[in-house]
Amino acid sequence: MVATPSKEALKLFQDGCLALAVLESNGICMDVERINRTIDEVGVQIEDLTGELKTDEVWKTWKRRWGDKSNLSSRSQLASILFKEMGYESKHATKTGRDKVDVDALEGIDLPFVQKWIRVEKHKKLRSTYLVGIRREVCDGLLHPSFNLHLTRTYRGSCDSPNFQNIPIRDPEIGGMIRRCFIPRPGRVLVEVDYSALEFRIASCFWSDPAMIRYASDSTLDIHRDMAAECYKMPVEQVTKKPRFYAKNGFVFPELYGSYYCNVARELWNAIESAELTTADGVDLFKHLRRAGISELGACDSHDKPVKGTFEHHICQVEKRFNEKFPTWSRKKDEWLKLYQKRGWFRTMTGFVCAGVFSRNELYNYPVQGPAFHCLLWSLIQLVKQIKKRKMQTLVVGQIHDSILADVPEEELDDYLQMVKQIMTVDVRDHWAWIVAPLGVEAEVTRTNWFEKKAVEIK
DNA sequence: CACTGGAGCCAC
DNA sequence: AAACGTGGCTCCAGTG
Repeated sequence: MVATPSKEALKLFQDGCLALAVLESNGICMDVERINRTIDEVGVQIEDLTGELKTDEVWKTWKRRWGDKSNLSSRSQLASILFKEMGYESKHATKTGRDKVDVDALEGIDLPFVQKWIRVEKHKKLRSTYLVGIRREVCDGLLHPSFNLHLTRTYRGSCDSPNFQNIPIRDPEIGGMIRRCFIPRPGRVLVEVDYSALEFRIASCFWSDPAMIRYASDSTLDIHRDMAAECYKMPVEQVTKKPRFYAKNGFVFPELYGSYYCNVARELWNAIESAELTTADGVDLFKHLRRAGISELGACDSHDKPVKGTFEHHICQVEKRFNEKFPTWSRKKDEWLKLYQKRGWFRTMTGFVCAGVFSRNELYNYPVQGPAFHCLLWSLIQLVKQIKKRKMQTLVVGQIHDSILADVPEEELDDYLQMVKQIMTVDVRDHWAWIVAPLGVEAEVTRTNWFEKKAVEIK
């Protein structure tokens, strides 16, 4: 017997298609003048930096080696110059055995040429993928990305032409240049409402681990903060934003999705240097760890047992405690795997069937990632429906996995915020009994452009 | 010239 | 034994 998706699952995607079609048709208002201006400005920056690179000694070596075929954008050529001609040591290989030439590999090379090369490449990416790529899709000042529901293995959504779901934000210089081009329509504001910690909360529901649910429910508890404290051996009060960020993305999520101490330890260790992590009192975390008796990373090789006194050994212990902290999760991981191995398929809490060959890690990720998005999609459907019913002028214009972007008339702002919060945190829980953890949202508003959005309270 | 896969980088 | 997931876009390098 072939398992089939539930009626509810099918309906969610049917209604979802219609709601997303409304978003696509509405479109996002763009500052085309600014896009054009920025394309020129970044173009000049790229030319200037390229000119500087071409006066560098390294470029002479490059020309000697590659002659007329010399191409500053070629990573394989750069690799040949650095690792063959200049004798730098290549520490990482790609899966096809070539020398890695990514930011991670290049950051260790202390050459002005290389650091400038990284900067040029970042700007080229910004210009071609985002500025030029987005301008190509703008029609009468509006951008109409395609929001898909038929392409992912997890029953998440995706987006293309352009992909509105990966606009830079982490690097403020790059993010600012592109996000300032997204603007509200005249007399309106852009409103972005996103779920707080949605994936962790949905994970707690899926595994029904009481301790995990407690973390997801009590706003005074913070798993990322607590794990930062453990990983970097500091008191909770000494954990600031940055170490918390790296604990979240370098420990908690990787561990939840099947990574382990070898990789995790390396990641957390490297973050100390690259992000210049400190305690709240400003003590460098290497120094801090040394005081606590840890002065080296360790081999981080799966064949060797971690050596006592190393960071790797410490993280191995933290991992053990993490598993003990969430005993139900630890137990159910195995049961979930066994069930799949027996049947060859599984069903998400939202009624979708995942059938096929899955790795262990995919098995941990899919049942969380899909349903988390389905909370957003269900909310989006209700939102679009209610806006129409109430004859509001608000236009929902975008969706980014756990957030909704809308173009709202100033006079509808308060109503809109109330409505969206009610749907996303209350109504969705009435609809799905499996959501046993509370949900929360955060809202940001801007009257100028998407980069300038500021947090607002929802009363 | 069209097409493909790899590598890399952007987001959640 | 093995080792975090999902996407889209661009460029290069190689193929026919």
